[in-house]
Amino acid sequence: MLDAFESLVIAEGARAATMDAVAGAAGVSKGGLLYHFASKEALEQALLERMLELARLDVDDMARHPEGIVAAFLRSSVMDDSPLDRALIAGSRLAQSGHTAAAEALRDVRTLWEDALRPHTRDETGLQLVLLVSDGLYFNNALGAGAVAGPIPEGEDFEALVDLVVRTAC
Amino acid sequence: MLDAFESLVIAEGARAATMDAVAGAAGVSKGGLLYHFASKEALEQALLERMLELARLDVDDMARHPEGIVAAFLRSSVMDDSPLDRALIAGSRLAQSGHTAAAEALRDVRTLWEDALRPHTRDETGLQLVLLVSDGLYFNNALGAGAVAGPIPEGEDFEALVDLVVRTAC
DNA sequence: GTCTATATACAGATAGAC
DNA sequence: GTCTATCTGTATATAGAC
Repeated sequence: MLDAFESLVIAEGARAATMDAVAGAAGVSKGGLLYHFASKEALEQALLERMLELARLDVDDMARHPEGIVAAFLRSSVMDDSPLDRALIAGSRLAQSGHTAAAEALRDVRTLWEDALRPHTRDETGLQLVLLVSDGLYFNNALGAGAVAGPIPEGEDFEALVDLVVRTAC
Repeated sequence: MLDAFESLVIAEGARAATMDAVAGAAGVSKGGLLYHFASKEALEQALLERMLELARLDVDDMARHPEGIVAAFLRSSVMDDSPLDRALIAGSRLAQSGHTAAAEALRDVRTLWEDALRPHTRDETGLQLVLLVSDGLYFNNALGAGAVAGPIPEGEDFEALVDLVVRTAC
């Protein structure tokens, strides 16, 4: 059910992810859905909690690869449909629909990244550069998910970009 | 009325910007609002058209300052409450609420910038770096508008970032 | 042009059968 | 636990007075 909600938010926006639509996508009735999630807010909160949990696991994982952590972080910023990527896209959709809790959760995730990357960048300016490029990649992915293909560099163009950022910031 | 709609979308999200709320904020009744904008979609479309027009004017203006155009572009990416900034924030909010037309309009704006900046960057990779940092700045501003203060560098930290990007990309 | 009143539709949530 | 049926609030849009 949570997955159905997330998929709907990603594919059609928070507006279209009604309880009815979520229930339909999950193959249950509205009543069945509301038995597990007492309200729509509970559903949203569950999504945000899972997002934070996945982000924590991801950061722990990154910390185990101290070499190339910045490059790995940037590569993970371009959506590859991983559970964390999907949760982040859905979370940012909710945030931009007016959900304060979602905006706060995203800030928490960003702080996790910030602290994990800081030891591996040259200085604070370099750290901000890395984070902002990552934000830009996510933003474009979030816009493009349901609509047109994103204008983000791919393949060797993308590798050149990662290289440039790493050389500049680390 | 259009300004009231834009302000509501920025301050409380697309969800809260109902026809009733817009009418109230603009100091008219719902009927009065619907006399000028026949439907909510018409209101949204008007906002997107104004956004594109402001963006075109902004790019024309940038073209007249060929020295430091990249730095000027980055500085303009951090929200200073200009009409264009406000339109872009509102537009991206609509886009993330599921409005395909809004997402497409934002892509058009990005293409305008891309073409204007290309002659002033070292290569395509540098161009993408500049655009992505700008996207990251906008994204964070868009998230923070109604909620917590953004973690974006300010003052001399921000100038150092602009400097770094310009030195790297131009 | 702007208002009030109202029609229509749909969202979230509840109640109770099975 | 899952269903159907229903309640309540609210959003968009229309009708018609002024």
